[in-house]
Amino acid sequence: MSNNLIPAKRHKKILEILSSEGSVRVDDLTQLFLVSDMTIRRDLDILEKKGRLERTHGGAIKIHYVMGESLYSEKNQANRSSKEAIGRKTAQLIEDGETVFINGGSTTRQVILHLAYRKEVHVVTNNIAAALSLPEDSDLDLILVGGQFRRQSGCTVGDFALRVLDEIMPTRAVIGADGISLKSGITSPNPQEAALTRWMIERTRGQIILVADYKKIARVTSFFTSPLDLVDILVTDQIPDTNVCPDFEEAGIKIIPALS
Amino acid sequence: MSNNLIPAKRHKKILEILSSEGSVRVDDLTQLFLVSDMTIRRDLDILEKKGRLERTHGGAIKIHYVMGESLYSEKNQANRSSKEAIGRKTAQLIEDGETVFINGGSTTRQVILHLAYRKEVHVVTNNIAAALSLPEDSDLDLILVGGQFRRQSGCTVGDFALRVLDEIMPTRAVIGADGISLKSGITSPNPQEAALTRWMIERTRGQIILVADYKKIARVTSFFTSPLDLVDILVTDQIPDTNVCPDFEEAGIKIIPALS
DNA sequence: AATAAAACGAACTAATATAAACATATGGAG
DNA sequence: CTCCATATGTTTATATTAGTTCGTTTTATT
Repeated sequence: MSNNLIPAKRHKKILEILSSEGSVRVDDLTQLFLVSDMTIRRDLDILEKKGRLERTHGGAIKIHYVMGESLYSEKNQANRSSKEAIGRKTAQLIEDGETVFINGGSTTRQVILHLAYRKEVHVVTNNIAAALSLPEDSDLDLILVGGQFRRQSGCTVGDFALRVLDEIMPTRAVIGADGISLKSGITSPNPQEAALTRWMIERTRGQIILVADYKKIARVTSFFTSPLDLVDILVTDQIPDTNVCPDFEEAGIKIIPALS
Repeated sequence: MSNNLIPAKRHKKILEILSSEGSVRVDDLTQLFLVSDMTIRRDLDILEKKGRLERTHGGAIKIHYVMGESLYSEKNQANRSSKEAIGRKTAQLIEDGETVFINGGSTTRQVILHLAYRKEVHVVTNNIAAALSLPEDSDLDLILVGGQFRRQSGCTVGDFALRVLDEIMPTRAVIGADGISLKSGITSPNPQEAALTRWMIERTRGQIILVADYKKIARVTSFFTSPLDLVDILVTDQIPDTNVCPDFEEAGIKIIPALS
């Protein structure tokens, strides 16, 4: 057995194959590893006992275990591709060496996800959910803003959060909004999140980049966050109505479409 | 010592191979370094104690930490239920109205999970991974400590983190440790996490509750965190060796078994 | 439903890895 | 120089792992 793998490595490989293929067959594995079928069966039994897979006749299948993230991920299902596109586009706007404020929300989370492998970018955010969804090998320097945790939105809010922000001078801010309107400005469904977002916007010397899908435009939610004239760029998926676009540009906001 | 490499150098090389290959075999290493198999085994055991790899039959595999828990772990299944029991027991010790510091790690995460439905408990923690694994309808008031996010352990560290802690006066602290020893005190595999844990311990007026499964006892990892005499209670799964127990109690530490 | 082929699990054996105890060498510190 | 701690090698009993055989169960096919 000197030319073979140690059991642990074999187990690891089996799990890798399983995670990409969805299932494995005993037969295939005996040929891959050049070991007997009993060895593979024993391997699969061990992994099943650990809850890493589910044994079937002839092989095993991937186990689908849902984390306690269901609420957040359900919410994320909607508009996922729009948000993904907005996230990608916005991430491209950020240059190496920048320090950016990013607030909570599922759209900004996509921005953070697309910054995962940028070594020279510093992100300061209260978007806790985004932190945990980064890939393991992410290079991003991520500074989390502390504070009271709101499970509903996956971000922190409150006094403690604000304090840290005073000491950071970001080059830009990426702000996700729940409602955007020329008259009412940026609005949020939660007063505390509104307060933190406002704080971020006020402390940013550089550009304010607003990210929102078209459904958020011309919409007003409960809590005022900031007037629109502080915003420089709006990254969105599709330009909604004919006449909204010139209105925004009159207000000094450059609209960048993410789908093109 | 007629051989070329000093142990430290060998250890470094082993870790290099491990990080590129994902696993190492005792056999290969004996041939590479021209030392006996026992030497290699001892090397691997040392590195395992430091948390740099996981020992397996025939060699060792790389630890791949995801949110404080090793993903491909060969041994951890047993520990899961231990941690769960420790978490449950510790949560029972916390009374309504308390404000507790809790540090990072998968054991303390279990404590937080068991506090999920306690309306009158305030938890201040850098354990980001725990925040998102709370159930949606959790009643717990959870204040997250900001700072630089460490993906490997799922917690925050650094200067920003420390600042917030100064303003909170907790009634108790629940501290997870990676190594506990009468001589060396509490030790951690990461210097920054050690610093934050120390800060928490020093700022706590009330009891310090240490949580750790028996494997952590009489074990020393790389970075000193705190002496043991600040600790009041140790919650663990099983009392390890015959004579450790009286030693701890002489040191003024009450041992509470979680499995009973 | 009957049957053949494949997959399975238990039991046994052989090979290999491991831990513990003991022995030896090396290089300072006193 | 001796003594001590560290590092390594050796021996041996034990534990783990892998291959084989064989009777049984499951699956697929007619």
